[in-house]
Amino acid sequence: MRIVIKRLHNNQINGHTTTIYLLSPNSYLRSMSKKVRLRFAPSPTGGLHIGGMRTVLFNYLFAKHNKGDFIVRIEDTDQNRFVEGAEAYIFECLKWCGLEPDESVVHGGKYEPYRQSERKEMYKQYAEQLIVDGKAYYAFDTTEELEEKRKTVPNFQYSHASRSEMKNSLTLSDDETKKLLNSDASYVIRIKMPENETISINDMIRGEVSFNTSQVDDKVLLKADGMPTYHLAVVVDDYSMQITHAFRGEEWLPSSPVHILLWQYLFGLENMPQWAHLPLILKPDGKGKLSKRDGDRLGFPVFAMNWTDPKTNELTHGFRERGFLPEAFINFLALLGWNDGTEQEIFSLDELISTFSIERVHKAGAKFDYEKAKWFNHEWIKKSLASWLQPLVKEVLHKATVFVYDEDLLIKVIEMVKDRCVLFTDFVQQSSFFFAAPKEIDISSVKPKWNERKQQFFSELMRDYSLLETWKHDELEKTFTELAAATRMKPGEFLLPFRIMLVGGKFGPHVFNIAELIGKKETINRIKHTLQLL
RNA sequence: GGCCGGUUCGUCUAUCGGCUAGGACAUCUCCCUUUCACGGAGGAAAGACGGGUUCGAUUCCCGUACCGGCUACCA
Repeated sequence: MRIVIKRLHNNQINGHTTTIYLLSPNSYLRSMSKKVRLRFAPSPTGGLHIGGMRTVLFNYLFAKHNKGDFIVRIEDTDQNRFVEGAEAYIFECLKWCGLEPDESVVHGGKYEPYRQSERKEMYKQYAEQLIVDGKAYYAFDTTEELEEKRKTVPNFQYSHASRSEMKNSLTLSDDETKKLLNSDASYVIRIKMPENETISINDMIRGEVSFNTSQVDDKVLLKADGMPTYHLAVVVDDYSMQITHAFRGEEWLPSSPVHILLWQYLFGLENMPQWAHLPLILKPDGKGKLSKRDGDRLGFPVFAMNWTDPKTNELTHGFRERGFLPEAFINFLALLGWNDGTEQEIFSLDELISTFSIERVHKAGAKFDYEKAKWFNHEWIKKSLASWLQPLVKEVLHKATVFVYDEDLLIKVIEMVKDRCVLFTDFVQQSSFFFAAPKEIDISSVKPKWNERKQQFFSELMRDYSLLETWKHDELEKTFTELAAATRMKPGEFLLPFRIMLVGGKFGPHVFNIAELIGKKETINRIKHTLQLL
């Protein structure tokens, strides 16, 4: 496959070369004929927040829409930031959301290994190749020296402007360099950024974005510990894993000229994936990108699932434990910055796969809106079949120590209460009383207006109910209203106390429906019990 | 500070030169409902600012403002 790289102009301006490279539209089309492969590349430094999850989602949707592969590669090149359990947590989140990778550390694949720490050797070769080609150099400056520089020189950058006064293979003689390399002095390999060239990236979301290479510093490619930095590792791995489209957060845009240059030097621009820089998810209140601290501060989850930092023991809340359905979570995330152009808002994963297109991703960052997230969850609970919800509700009730002894009853209950449940955890309050008499009864909402006549009404009600042969809600209501009519008080005067007796508080579905489901014996028992408290 | 990106109701967004600027969440009013919801009807609410281009700009171009990102041997 050959891809035309258009050299737009290459002229001498003040002695400097200005070159603009742009992939032509044809090359874009041609690259589409390859098998589409996308990768999500998290670093295992902690929990996965919704920004990361959305990046996963968009990667996954684009890959599946194009019948391609979705790969998860672990970017663990910073050994100082490694966090125990983070990697397993990431895969657990993906599993919960139903976004299973085709290839990864746990799924295997023909491009193994999928952990960068295990590919350490290959990066070094490429870094050294760059030195041979004059595109990179060894730098021997110590961390302390660099810190000192930054302190004394305002806005210090290790770049074309300053590299000649630093300690590196460009300023040292070959002999000195060799001597240092052979000694135990530590060194890094830095890219030698060209001067005053224009590099353009054709972003699938933003269109053409240009950078002047003079503004970009000589990024470290290979660290003193022999590990590559992100910059070298992405390029090498995206090439060796045959990645065709690379989606990542917008925060990577400024370093993209480094990546493009590396592609040009190492593997050829014609093999470079198509880039898409996704907009960021912002704090709901003020400024900046959403961080895990905002969740605690504002009272909503920020991670997909609960995450406890093994070092600090600090818990960050997750959507799963808060009572979100993965379908709703995914749906919400997808619509944060993307829409299909119609007014449809509720999408299943399959629908998202078939309608997703990266061009329709909004350019601007989006503020996180927890109210809207809850609305999606509510919609999903409402539209779901009771039988499908059943195991999940059972689990949530079980956690609240409510024992479900009758599966058929549970189905009926779910059908009756699901419209009132925004979060999954709402099922506890809305349905516990079907399975056990309420532990606490809100007497205070009844007591102030309680009187002899009411006392008598409920005694008579127990008598009438016990005589009923059919135990159906309409029958129960009829008996109730007829008895109430005889008292010459409004039926409503008795309705609230009745509800309190059956459910313990001012919530739940229609009272007579509740009475029907819990049965004659239990209904009478609960009336009797509450009467004793009054 | 420098570089890059962004800017439509409070929030998420539609609009790819013709707009009485549409939808959703939230909010408000009413109906349904003697709890709370669901449901139904309606209301209020937006093109940052200034210049161009054009018969006509929310839409295209430039500038300003504001917001955000990056500026590590972190990703």
